[in-house]
Order: sequence, then C-alpha cells, then structure tokens
Amino acid sequence: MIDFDKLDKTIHEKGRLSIMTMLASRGEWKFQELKDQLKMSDGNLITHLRSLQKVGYVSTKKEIKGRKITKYLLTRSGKKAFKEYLGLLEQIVTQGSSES
Amino acid sequence: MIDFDKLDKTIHEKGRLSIMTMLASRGEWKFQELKDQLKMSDGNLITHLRSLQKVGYVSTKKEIKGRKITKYLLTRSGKKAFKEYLGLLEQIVTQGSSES
DNA sequence: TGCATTAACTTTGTGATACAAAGTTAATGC
DNA sequence: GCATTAACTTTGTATCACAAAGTTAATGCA
Repeated sequence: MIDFDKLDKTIHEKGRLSIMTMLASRGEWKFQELKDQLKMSDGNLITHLRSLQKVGYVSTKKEIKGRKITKYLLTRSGKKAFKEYLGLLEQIVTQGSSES
Repeated sequence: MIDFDKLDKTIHEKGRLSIMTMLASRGEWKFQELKDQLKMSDGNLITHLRSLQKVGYVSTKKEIKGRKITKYLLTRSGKKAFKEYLGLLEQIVTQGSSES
C-alpha cells in the first residue's frame, strides 16, 4: 500500500507543484517569467514562493545592477524533497495503471 | 510546458487521490475497508466519497441481506478521469526527472 | 529636476474546504 | 428489548488559495 502520509503537502498543491516542476526543469526563473508562464496573480505567486522558501525548498538571487530582478531556484533540500515527491507519484502511476 | 490547468482538482486532493488509487487498484471496497486502510474519520471519508460521486467518478453497491454494507467502486467515467490524471502525473515525473 | 513606469513585493478580504467530533438511523444478535 | 455496529448527517473550526489594491524603490525620459 502506498503511504499517502508521506505525500508532501507543501509540494502537492497545484500552484506550488507547477512552480516546483518549472524550477526543477531549469535552474533559475525570474519572478516575471514564472508569472507569465503560470498566469498567476502577483499576490498568489509570491505567497506560494514564500511558503516554499519558508520550508527551505526555494531560494532567491537578486540582480545587483539595473531594475530590481529576483530569480528563484531550488535549494538542495528542495531538489531532494521534489525527488521524493516524484517517487511517490511514480508509485501511484504504477499502482493505478495495474488495473488488477 | 505541462498544462496544469488540466490537473483534475477533485482527484488531486490527497484524501480523494488515495481513495481513487485504491479503487483503481481493486474493484470494490467496503466503507469499513477504506476507513481502516486510509485511517480517515467517518465524516471525512464519506465527504470525499460524496464529492467523488457528485462528479460521477464513484458509484455504490449495497448489500441487500444482513447488516448494512456499502461497497464503493469506480465508474467508467471515474476510470477515464483517473487515467488522464495519471497521464499528467507521468508528464510531471518525466519533466521533473530530466534535470536539464 | 520630476514624473510615468515597472518589479517586486505587502496587505486585506472572501470564499472554499479539509477534517474531526458528535449525533442519527436502522438493522442485527443475544 | 438492549447493546452493538455500519453508514451515514450535521456542525464547527481552522486553514488556505486567490484576487485586488496598495506600497516601495529604482529607472529612464521630458
């Protein structure tokens, strides 16, 4: 039986899952890029990013020169947590496709 | 880019996802069996089952003889929706594991 | 010098909902 | 007829996703 208690609630939410997937697929994303791709409001996006930072999955890089630009990326711990989350998804896919 | 809008919100919630996974892996489950396996309260479990029924993913079979027993199973539409949901999970796993 | 513009926020309000606890109904078996 | 059990229903609470609007600070152009 799959242990659904292990399913990371922070990652599992749709908005944050899409953020995590993007960050995992490519190193760094600007706030604006995430916003454009995911079509989220400023408030919603920043809130999700904040909660991902709070649990230590995401960090930021600030541009020093020019207009203020913030880039978001996964931390080591974020990569690990996401990997584990994907492991669980794989289990679900496998079990769900078995159709016994 | 993965289309996260297609991610079925009814299925995606942890509790209902675990129910759907169980129902997909084996034909019929008694209310009691689901409750024991998933360690949910009566109220929580029945509420999730109701919302799955409401969207037509789950149906019931009642025992006619003996103590009242209700069995839950996926409908055709539920199987289809779950399959599509799993398709999206697969995309996420694939993209997430690519680590470009 | 100052004004419009833009990025990245913060604040606030609302509606939805996961979940637990406790109560209800109806049937069984002793 | 009384305790027990399955399958609910009802109710309350706390969380949280999301949008809208306001804030701050920096830029570049008039």
